[in-house]
Amino acid sequence: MARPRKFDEQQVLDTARERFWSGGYAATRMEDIAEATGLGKGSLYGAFGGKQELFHRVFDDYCGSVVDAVRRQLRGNDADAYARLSAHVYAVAAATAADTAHRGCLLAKGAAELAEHDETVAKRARAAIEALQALLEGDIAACQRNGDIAADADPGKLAALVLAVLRGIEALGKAGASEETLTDIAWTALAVLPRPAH
Amino acid sequence: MARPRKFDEQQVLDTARERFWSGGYAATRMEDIAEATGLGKGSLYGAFGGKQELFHRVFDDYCGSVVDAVRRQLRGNDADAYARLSAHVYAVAAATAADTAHRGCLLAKGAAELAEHDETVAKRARAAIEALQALLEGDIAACQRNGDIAADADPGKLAALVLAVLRGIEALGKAGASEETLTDIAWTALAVLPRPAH
DNA sequence: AGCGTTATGGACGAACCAGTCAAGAATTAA
DNA sequence: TTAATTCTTGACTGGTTCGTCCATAACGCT
Repeated sequence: MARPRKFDEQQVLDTARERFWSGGYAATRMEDIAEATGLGKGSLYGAFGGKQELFHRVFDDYCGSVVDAVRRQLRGNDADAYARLSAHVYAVAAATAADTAHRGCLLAKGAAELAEHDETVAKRARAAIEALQALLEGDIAACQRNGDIAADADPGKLAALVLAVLRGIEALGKAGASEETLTDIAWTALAVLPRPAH
Repeated sequence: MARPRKFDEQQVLDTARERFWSGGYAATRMEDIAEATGLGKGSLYGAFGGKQELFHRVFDDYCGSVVDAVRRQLRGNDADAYARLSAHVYAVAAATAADTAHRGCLLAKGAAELAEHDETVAKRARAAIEALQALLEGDIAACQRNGDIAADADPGKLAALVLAVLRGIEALGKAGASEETLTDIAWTALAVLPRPAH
């Protein structure tokens, strides 16, 4: 009944994510995104409303995909829970070190730039962080059931600590820490987790 | 021999720091700073060159003051080294929780926004991080000499871990974590540091 | 006091950018 | 084929912002 869209919405969101991620919110121009996607500005505004709304979509999308990725990495049976946790911590360190552009994580970058003045971004970031902590807590509890982590430790508190270490690894990576430093942090963090009294 | 300045340079830098800290680099206008300091734009440009140079001055200043503050907090004899470390970690958690505006740390915020595209900022951030790690390492080594931390642990690696936790606390605070969560992280981080075999 | 030098402050210029709009294009229903 | 509807394109607008310029002010030296 009407002219169909020529572009794929998700693809535009992905391209916009790249731009916002590289340049930050304020420094990215709508025209950059229009050029990068091949769309005219009218289509962009017609489909997404405006710069702020587009960023909200991108940010929401990104947070969801990060949480989903971690959920996949940490899902499994109790026997492998510690291996999954360990692999995840090392993976974050490796990914951060591999990010030579030091873009860090859009979740952190977006929150740093906008959370103070944009309640929507702040809420979404908070929700994502809470989801990540819950995932870590679930895996740590599984480690405890399997005897890999001391049963008398509070899994919630350990999860919060691990989450802080992971976010810290990203922050240090953005500040230019070496890959060796980052993997050392990952190794040390895993090493200090309380083991069951053998 | 010539007309003297009517303003105090350091005071202008402090005011500019406030502005950049609240709004970020891109979102802060030179005119904001001019109004906030009472200076005309001509004086501002005459004294500091331009927006980027002004930010570099502010950022350099801020990094220096952060490192100095930590240096003061961690300086002392071996007997109190653990108390100082503990107080420092709790202080960061408390300060982050008290920062209800979620501005976080200008070091992190500036690095997040600009490090990727501004080598000067990236270098300064790296230097500050390294200085912080060295300070922590010195204090942890003192703890070891005093028997508060296991002597066989690598003080450099523990320092890197603590630094990651501290940066992580700030990142989580910016994302909206509660004061309880942050102090829990501080407590847990101190609790998992390896103690000497009694 | 007169002069050279530097600071001041606000008006101005030029570029930039978010968002709008109107004319035309593509599609389906009838 | 025609009408109705939605999409596309890119020029345009209005506001904003960095940085400059210049007439004037304040100071020290001679």
